[in-house]
Amino acid sequence: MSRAEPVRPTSPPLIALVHRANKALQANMVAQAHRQGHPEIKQSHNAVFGTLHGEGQRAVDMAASMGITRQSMGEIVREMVQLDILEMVPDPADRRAKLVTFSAHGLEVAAAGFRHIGALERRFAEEFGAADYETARRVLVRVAEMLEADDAEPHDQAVTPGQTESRRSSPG
Amino acid sequence: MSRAEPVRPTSPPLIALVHRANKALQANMVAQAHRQGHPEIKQSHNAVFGTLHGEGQRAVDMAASMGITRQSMGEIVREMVQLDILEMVPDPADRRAKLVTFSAHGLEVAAAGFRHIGALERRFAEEFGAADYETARRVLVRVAEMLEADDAEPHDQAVTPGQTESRRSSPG
DNA sequence: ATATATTGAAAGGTACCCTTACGAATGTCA
DNA sequence: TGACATTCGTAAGGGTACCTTTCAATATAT
Repeated sequence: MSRAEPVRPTSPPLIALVHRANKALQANMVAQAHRQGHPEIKQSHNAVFGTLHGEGQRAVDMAASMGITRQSMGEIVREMVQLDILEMVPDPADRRAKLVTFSAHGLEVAAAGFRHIGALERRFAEEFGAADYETARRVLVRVAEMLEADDAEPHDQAVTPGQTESRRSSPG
Repeated sequence: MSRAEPVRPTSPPLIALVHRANKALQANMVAQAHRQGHPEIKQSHNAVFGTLHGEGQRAVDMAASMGITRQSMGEIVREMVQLDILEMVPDPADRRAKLVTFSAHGLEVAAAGFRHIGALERRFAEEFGAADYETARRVLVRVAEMLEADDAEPHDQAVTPGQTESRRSSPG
């Protein structure tokens, strides 16, 4: 009876589903950009497309909004400047800072990307029904929020009463 | 009218939600293993925990089932053998192959991980209701399937009629 | 004025996964 | 039975997407 199989969940765990969907979505976005005549687009560029808008932002703010370091965002931005997707101009209000904006070409790339995203979202809403699709979106957001909160204060989360999973915080 | 802002989706695109949830889930799994006394566990080990079961499997099959190359899976397996989580024995039926199994210690690590996953899944089902949680899971699976199919035959997917997104396949 | 904080940038490291290549064992078919 | 291609694990090297550490320039607080 030693060497018994660990209790494996019967259905694939959420992490597997999310991981696979994430991989597929990332690959799809990059592939679409390539097909539309922008073969220089990489996955990391999504960190910019996902946050840049309006009259120009500083790399440090873009980084914060995407949850990566400002150094990483800075590197991505510099690469995209080389590719004529972004432009950087000195911030008149702060001579340390530079404002990042789309170039004319970058605007086209972004517009194509957003059009693709819009089409995808419509396809999904059609496939699942608007209500179910919205439910899935809500679950994803909430799951991330819950786990990020766990991370911030790592007590004994994910434990329902009666289920023993590493009792640590009993007697203080 | 040039330099107009590209049409940005009003709500965060699905890819952003999935990406964030994936990041949070991966981090949570690794952090939990560390908290439970297994600080050697890395994110990449999930590729093994996600597929290994029963009397032993070959690395090539594990790789296929997780969607990575056999070389990558082989490297992960070898590392986990060093860590006394896995064992490799020659396959009696095929002398090229080796069968991967959990070691005694690895069984404990896996069991703890599965317990954590079980607790997580229960927590989610409770938070969202079983029906909504199941809906979300179904959407994730189907999204991955749809996009993987697109990838396999990259015509003009994700385009609803009337929406222009790179017409390519009109008149041959 | 001077200490401290913030910005972009440079340099180097790490994690994860890939491609290419190869030897050993196997299947296949003339 | 003997070529031949295929499949197994493995080795070696590369690429991508981040990270940490550090720095100079600039800004802000005291």
